[in-house]
Amino acid sequence: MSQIFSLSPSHPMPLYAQLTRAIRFAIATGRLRVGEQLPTVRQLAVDLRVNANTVAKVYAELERSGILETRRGVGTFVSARHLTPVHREEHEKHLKDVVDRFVEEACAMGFSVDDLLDQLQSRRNKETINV
Amino acid sequence: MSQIFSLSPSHPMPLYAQLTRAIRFAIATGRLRVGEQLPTVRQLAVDLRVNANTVAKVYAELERSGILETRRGVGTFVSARHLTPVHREEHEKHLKDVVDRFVEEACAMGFSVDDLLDQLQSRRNKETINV
DNA sequence: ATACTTGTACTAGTATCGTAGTACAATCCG
DNA sequence: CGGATTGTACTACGATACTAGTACAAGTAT
Repeated sequence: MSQIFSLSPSHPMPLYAQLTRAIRFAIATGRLRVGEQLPTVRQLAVDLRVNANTVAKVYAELERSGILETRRGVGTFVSARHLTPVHREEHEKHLKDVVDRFVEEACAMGFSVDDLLDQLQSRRNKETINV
Repeated sequence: MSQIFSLSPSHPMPLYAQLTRAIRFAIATGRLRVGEQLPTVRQLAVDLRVNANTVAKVYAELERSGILETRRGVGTFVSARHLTPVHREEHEKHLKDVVDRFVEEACAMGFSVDDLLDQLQSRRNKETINV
């Protein structure tokens, strides 16, 4: 029940962002499965020692992103939408955007796309991400 | 003399960040060469319609990064340090850091390193960055 | 030496962001 | 219907970030 996620208030990354990432990651790695219910806004808020609104904002944002579904009086659940083709398409677009920003930033630092590729390649061998 | 850089005050990216990126990029692409003098703090400030302090902060930061050198009463110049082995090493480390953040972010979105590689590969063919 | 040009330090104001507090609305369950 | 549980809307406070203003210090050149 407890210890689902963990936040670091001292970390420069804002709480809502930490939580968002944690939830996304939990879903991506299968620790939260489709249809599964997340803790209630208030419950998670006390667990994380955070205001309920902060949790609510995260849930709302993730619902807009289509990976959560919330029903008043019932709770918040992992949606199945993130497996549908349309969502896959959006997801691909997000990937493009992220890569865009990444490439731009790296080029501004004087790195070429090849440099990035090299770095990623060497990383690919070490960390095997299990999805 | 003028039209060296251009900033967008309306853009969400803060002015100092835009300028930093622009200078780094100009150096990386060779539009600013080693030893070349940059506009004075005040001159660039009026050109960009920005406070002199904003420019000064950028110059100072870039000096800490070792890619600029400033001499009081004289001006600010492109340093040669960014070609030395030690700086190359730091630069490599920065690349690692950037890639780290990138991979982390992407994984939190449920992408694998391979997805990133694919995207980058397809990009590599389109944009040829000339260094 | 003195005037001028350069970068720098300190301060302050403004906007934005992140979080919390409080009150409200929808749904469920008895 | 009525109480309990859920998510939501609105407001406000605190902190941080960004930029500007002003005064200062270090160097150059005449």
